[in-house]
Amino acid sequence: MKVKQFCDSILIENPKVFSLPLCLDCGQAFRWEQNNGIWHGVVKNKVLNAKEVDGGVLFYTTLEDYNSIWHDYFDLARDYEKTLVDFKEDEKLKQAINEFCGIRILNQDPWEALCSFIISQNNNIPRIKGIIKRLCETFGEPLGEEDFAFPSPQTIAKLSLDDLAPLRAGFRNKYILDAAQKVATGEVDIYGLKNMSIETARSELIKIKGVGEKVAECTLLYGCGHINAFPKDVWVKRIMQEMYQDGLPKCTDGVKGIAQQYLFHWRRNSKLFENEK
DNA sequence: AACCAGGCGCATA
DNA sequence: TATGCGCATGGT
Repeated sequence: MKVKQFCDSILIENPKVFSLPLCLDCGQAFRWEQNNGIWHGVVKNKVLNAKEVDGGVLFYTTLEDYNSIWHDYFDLARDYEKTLVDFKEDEKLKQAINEFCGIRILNQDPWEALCSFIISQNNNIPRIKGIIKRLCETFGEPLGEEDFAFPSPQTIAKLSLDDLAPLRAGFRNKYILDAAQKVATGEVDIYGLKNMSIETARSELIKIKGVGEKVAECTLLYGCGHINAFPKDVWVKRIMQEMYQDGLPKCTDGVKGIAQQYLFHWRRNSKLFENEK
């Protein structure tokens, strides 16, 4: 991945597998917004503006922040080109990749991923985004302008159900509180999950009320670097039933999370399935 | 106006 | 182990 530094920005030169809209609006992160081609978002206490230009992807940031945050966040050290070549042995994955090449798995903050996917349960994406936006605006640290950090587990842990009511998250409020409390006390070592086996990390996460198999897998995949985690929501279950009755093909071994994201996005957005809505 | 949404906890068998 | 139901809210 070649990088060029300018006075106010960093250019990722002609990446083969990196699309901002696909990465930032494929249902893995909920806080990015696009205006006039500029993608705007907040990660850890840093704001980023980025856009696609002739010659690559431009990040308006310093080399220092690129190296310490954005390179990792966008998973730029991983060779997706090679993985996708392997995936194309499978006819269905090949179609998904041909239509939506450019998705990468984001390395989000584990607490934000946990909290976001607790909110996601039995919910739809537009409403998930709204709840998370209100959560950040109400309880997150202001970062100037219109930006807010994602509120820390310590901050949420001090709140009551009544405090959370304005989020309009419904029955999920009690789950958000339980998660914040278990993380804040250290009962669940959220920042340690990255270095645990995926099995151990799963068993840690499901100690939290409102965290079952699906939310745990999402947290592991999007927040803990466990690239083989495989969340099965209604769309992925649909695909598995329709196309993979005998399980995923061997070419996805070790990186099932990437396969999951391509299949999920394909099944939801491809014209091939539009008659099924 | 129903049906559904990136599910989960709980009761029951 | 395996179903089935209720849950808060609002998008489509």
